[in-house]
Amino acid sequence: MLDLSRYLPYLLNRAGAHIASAFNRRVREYGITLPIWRVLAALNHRDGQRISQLAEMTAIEVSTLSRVINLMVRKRLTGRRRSGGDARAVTVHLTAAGRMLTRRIIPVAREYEAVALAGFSKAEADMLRAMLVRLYGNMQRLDAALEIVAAE
Amino acid sequence: MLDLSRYLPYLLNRAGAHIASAFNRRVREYGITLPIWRVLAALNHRDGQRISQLAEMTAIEVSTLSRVINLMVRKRLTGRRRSGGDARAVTVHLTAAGRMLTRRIIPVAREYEAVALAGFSKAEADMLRAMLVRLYGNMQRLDAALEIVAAE
DNA sequence: TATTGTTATACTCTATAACTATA
DNA sequence: TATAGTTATAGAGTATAACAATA
Repeated sequence: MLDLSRYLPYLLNRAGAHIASAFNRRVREYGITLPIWRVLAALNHRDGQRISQLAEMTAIEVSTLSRVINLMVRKRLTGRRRSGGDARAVTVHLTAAGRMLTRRIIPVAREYEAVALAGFSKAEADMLRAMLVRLYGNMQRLDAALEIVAAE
Repeated sequence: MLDLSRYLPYLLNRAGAHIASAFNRRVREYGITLPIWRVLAALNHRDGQRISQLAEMTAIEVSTLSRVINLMVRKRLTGRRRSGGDARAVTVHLTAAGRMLTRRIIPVAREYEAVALAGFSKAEADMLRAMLVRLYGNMQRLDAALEIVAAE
């Protein structure tokens, strides 16, 4: 019928959920939650992103993200600025405190990645990364196709 | 600092969250949610599992799962039975309606897996599955190690 | 008119703990 | 005492839609 032990969405969810909940428990020690860490990591990657870009990167809904950012602003981790080009858009920026906290957590994040990849060769780990990127691209193309159908 | 485009937990979350939310929208057409589908798929794999086993398989918290099962019982998709050996334990079973609904959704689930794996060779897809299983095993070993530390 | 982001609402999930029944 | 599961509660997240400001 459906062999769950070979069903990719199942395997993906199980692995992802376990690493996420383990890391969520860990970042609590730094006074933040996993969604906040995701925003910090996204801004560390590229500062000054717009809400819609951050939502895409962190896989957090725009309306949820807007309130996560509120919380982060109250914690003095980020600030909002009106974007130059489009006055509707807002860009989000790390504060000095936000950058410092991110730097403290990065080594912990690397630890968890190392635990997850224990026993993997470098080539295997790279192949896994590349396949997850391709898989994401496939799902984005599906989203785009469904949007066209919905618009009809 | 931290190269997000090569950071495994990020890639895993992004791919998993996108396929999950796409499939969640789809199963709504069948009057159920993604957590309910996960329980159906787990019971289709092996019927009569205990709550704790289902929680592990579906990555849903036990207390949340207990209420998901309540909902499924009200929808006549599953039933509860007292387990023979241990009278504390409860086993969950698909009803005929639950089995029928699962059978209807399985082809749709396969479709989504096929979309996610578009462009992958069979060997690549199998390698991805195997690596996700290993990754999950690594995280389970971490959980076990942390429990020992917590007990001390 | 369409888009960007914020806010409101109801619902769902999580985390924690209290509770019942059994071991 | 410990374990399996249920229920209660508060805090977050999701989904949807209404809204303000701007394009």
